[in-house]
Amino acid sequence: MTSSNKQTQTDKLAAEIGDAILSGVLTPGTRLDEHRLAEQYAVSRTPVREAIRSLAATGLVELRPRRSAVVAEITPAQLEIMFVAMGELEATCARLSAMSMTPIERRRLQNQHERMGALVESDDVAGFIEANLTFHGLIYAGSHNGILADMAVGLRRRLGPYRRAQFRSPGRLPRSQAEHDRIMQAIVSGDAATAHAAMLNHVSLVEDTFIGLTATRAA
Amino acid sequence: MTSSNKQTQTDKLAAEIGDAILSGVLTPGTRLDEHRLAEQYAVSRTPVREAIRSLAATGLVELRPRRSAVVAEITPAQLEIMFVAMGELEATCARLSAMSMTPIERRRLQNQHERMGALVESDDVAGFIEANLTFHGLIYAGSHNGILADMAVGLRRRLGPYRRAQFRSPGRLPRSQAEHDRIMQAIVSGDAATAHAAMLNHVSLVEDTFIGLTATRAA
DNA sequence: CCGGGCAATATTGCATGCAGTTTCTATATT
DNA sequence: AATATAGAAACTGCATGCAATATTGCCCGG
Repeated sequence: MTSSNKQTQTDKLAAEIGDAILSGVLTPGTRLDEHRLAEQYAVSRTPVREAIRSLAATGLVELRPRRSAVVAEITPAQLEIMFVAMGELEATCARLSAMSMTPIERRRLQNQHERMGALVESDDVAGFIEANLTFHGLIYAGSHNGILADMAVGLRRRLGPYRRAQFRSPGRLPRSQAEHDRIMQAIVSGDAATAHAAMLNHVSLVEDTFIGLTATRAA
Repeated sequence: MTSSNKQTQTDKLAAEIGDAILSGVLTPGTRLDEHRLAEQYAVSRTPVREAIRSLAATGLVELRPRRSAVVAEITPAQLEIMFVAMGELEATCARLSAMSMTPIERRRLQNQHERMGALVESDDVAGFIEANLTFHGLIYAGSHNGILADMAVGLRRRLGPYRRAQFRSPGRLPRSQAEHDRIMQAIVSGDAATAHAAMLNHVSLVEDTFIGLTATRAA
């Protein structure tokens, strides 16, 4: 009883096509030909159509009646807006976390932060990146608000391809760790306003990195 | 060339079924039988299926593989979370508005607020409710962030059925107007932190009204 | 009288086919 | 040579049909 057999073809297709878009296999502007996709995944057009419609709801593809669906284009302006939105959502989650995390959750966040300190010492970039996801994930969860957390997770996922290089610049790891320290301290001590401000500051700096990235890509 | 003919059946169905859910015609827990819906709207099952999948992505219906889709249940806990999320989004939009509204937008917000003052004087509840939507809409738009604005609009739409009675309690109109005044002043003067706090306070009070409402419904 | 198992029914998931529209191409005209 | 136009090919939107799975009702045993 494989787990992949439990969900429908449509769901599997939506996941696969979505991953293909997020991983860059399907680039923005690419037409999603139903026939071609059906043939490619060895199914009929029906589940392909339904999968495309699901993806359209998430904003990954654009649906134009009577014309082919296309992979959604992201303009630099749109990217900017998405980064701002994500920053605000992260900050909001940090604020709520400061107010409503349980003692266990606060402890867990603190532990995670300390663990990341060791990764900074050993300059383990890959390990830090993964631990960083966990750190931010703990804050999403700590908000105790699934809706805001889902929004943040969705945006982070969507922005993933544009954030790849963010920890490669020298000195970024210790700086991130210092910013995390402020955030973590504020959350653990229940200081909502500081948690909000510190997180906003943190993600704004990340955003700066992204702007450099897009400039590179646009050149 | 009727405008209704331009969009596909699927889109029309998604809109109609969505409205049916939001307006309470289809109550939470109702099974969405594809045959029945197809017959009811005089189309085949295919567009119905696609419409349901669209609605599932918006959270209006819950999709369970191999079982009927059902209108999503909203538990009181879920409602609470949605109201909190919406409050945070509103407050964030107010914050961003204070930072990035154009002079014209600030002026427009001020005008709208003053217009609402007259409605309070004449105790025009219906007029105030509509103007209130515009007021908040101006703040969404003023954030200059379509993503956050869309999230806020979507949540407001979703919560609509649970907010109906909020302005009926005596003295609510003048109180709302006073709260709006603080928000408007902060935004116009560019005081982001105060705008955030004032909006959060404002919507929290609205939430209080909602809690009374659910208590009534639950009894 | 009540609960479990089995058959009948109903319903979903997917494939396929057809009609209408869009898009591409090639030809003709300026 | 460039553009407009007509025809053809391709693609989407929708309907229908079939197989697989869930649900319901019924019968039997305890």
